[in-house]
Amino acid sequence: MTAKTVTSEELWNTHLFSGLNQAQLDLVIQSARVISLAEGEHLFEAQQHAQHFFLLRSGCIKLFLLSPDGNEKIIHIVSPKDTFGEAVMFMDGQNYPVNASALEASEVIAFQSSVFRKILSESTDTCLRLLADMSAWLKKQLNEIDALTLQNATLRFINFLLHETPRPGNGIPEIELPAAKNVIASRLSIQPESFSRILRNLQRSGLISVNGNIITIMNIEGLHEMSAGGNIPVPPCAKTN
Amino acid sequence: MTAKTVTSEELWNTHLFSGLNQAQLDLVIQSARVISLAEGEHLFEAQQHAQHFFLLRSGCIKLFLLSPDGNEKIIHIVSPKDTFGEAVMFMDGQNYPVNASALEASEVIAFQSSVFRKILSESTDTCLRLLADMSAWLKKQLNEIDALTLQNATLRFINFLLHETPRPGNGIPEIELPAAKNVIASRLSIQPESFSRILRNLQRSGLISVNGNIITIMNIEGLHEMSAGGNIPVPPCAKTN
DNA sequence: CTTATGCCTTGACCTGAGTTAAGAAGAAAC
DNA sequence: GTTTCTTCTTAACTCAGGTCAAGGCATAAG
Repeated sequence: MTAKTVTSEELWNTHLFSGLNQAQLDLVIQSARVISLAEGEHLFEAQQHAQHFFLLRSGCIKLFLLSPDGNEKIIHIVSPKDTFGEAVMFMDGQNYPVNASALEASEVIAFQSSVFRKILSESTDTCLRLLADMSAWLKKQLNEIDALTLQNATLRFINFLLHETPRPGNGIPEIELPAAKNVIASRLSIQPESFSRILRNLQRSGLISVNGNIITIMNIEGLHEMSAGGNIPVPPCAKTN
Repeated sequence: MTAKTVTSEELWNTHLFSGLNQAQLDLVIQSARVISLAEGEHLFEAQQHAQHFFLLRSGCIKLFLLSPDGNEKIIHIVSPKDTFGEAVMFMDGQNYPVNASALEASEVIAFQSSVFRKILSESTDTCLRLLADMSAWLKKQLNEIDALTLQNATLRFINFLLHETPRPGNGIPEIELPAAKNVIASRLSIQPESFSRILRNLQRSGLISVNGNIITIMNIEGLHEMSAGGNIPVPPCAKTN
């Protein structure tokens, strides 16, 4: 599955490409290149000229911002089958606005933006697809801003949890954190120490149960209540200080 | 200038429409409707079904989020000639993700999204234009997240100031705040009280001078330094507590 | 086994910015 | 003019969450 060549089927299954005809797909494939990344390796850096966009085939990539003093904020954790960097194609100056590096050994497919841009001007369908794509991104970013400005750290984590919870269906839902805790923390704009405390508090108030990277939802109604109403119940024996 | 009809020229001058032919433009104009808003009046609310997008003809509109407990965060202050709500056309469910209301008496032109979507599928040019548009928005949102997570309140304001500063050219630059101070504060995710303190501190350290809504840049290098390096000079007689 | 390494947790402390409350200073209404 | 709003400022206090420092605990390496 980790071949060095890119197949048509692989791209058909990707939302962004599913409106292309065979000829267009061939062009895309011709311009594609498979890149293997070791854990921690950089794919691209912010302000670098953006000539490619990417499809993650396997592994895990983080997109992040850096402050001048080295502080890092993870914008997005890319999962396999996700594309990223498409939006940059149309930006002024076409520089990546974020950094990308591998959280674990990963394989990405890099596509030439220029080739795809040409195809776009021939395929309204794909154009509209990309518009929908970017629209969704835009909305996600708005939610992020909402979370950052109108919610506290605990609430951000709860919303994250509820978002990750699989079905509202049968049994007690369990969630495996998609990355190391300090990575999740950065994604949520929380310090690792604070994140740890939040987990402890939610556990003490009986809402969740934490076991390594597995979080068990003990009281999903309670979480929903907090998410909606916002009144945070005081943990039974909190305030350790 | 505040006619109840919409003219071709008016739309030609709008980036989003400038790629349309006369027939397409006519369709757009047919679907257009002019709306007058008094100060404080609502244009639309979040979660409302989005059937229109807008062009601000005159006045000033705020786009904002609300938390369950009534806290408000201004996402964007729309200036005349700006379009807004275009991105929503492609969102799942097509609900406005924000609220919009008039900061002062305003006149907006409302366009039927459905009509424009049809035109888009015939005009790749306009499609690409919209893509570029949304790309720019996306980048702006990223900057916003950067600002919120990696910069403190003072830094956010300084970057806002530097962004608003007209030319790096002749004389001492003066900036008139584009809205009341409490509005700017919300735009920057700062409480009015904190904003007031920030203005005082920057004034005390000789970087700016504040006179009502007019801010005079006294030391632009100093501001740039703070923006880049981040080491905030202690104001001469700060720490009033 | 022992040691090293990386990640997570805990506690003590600090601080930026929010909150509350009370004026000040214009602008608008009367 | 005086009164009434509205917006802005100031000060005192509070608190969420960041910072610093010290372990704990697991896996990997020697």
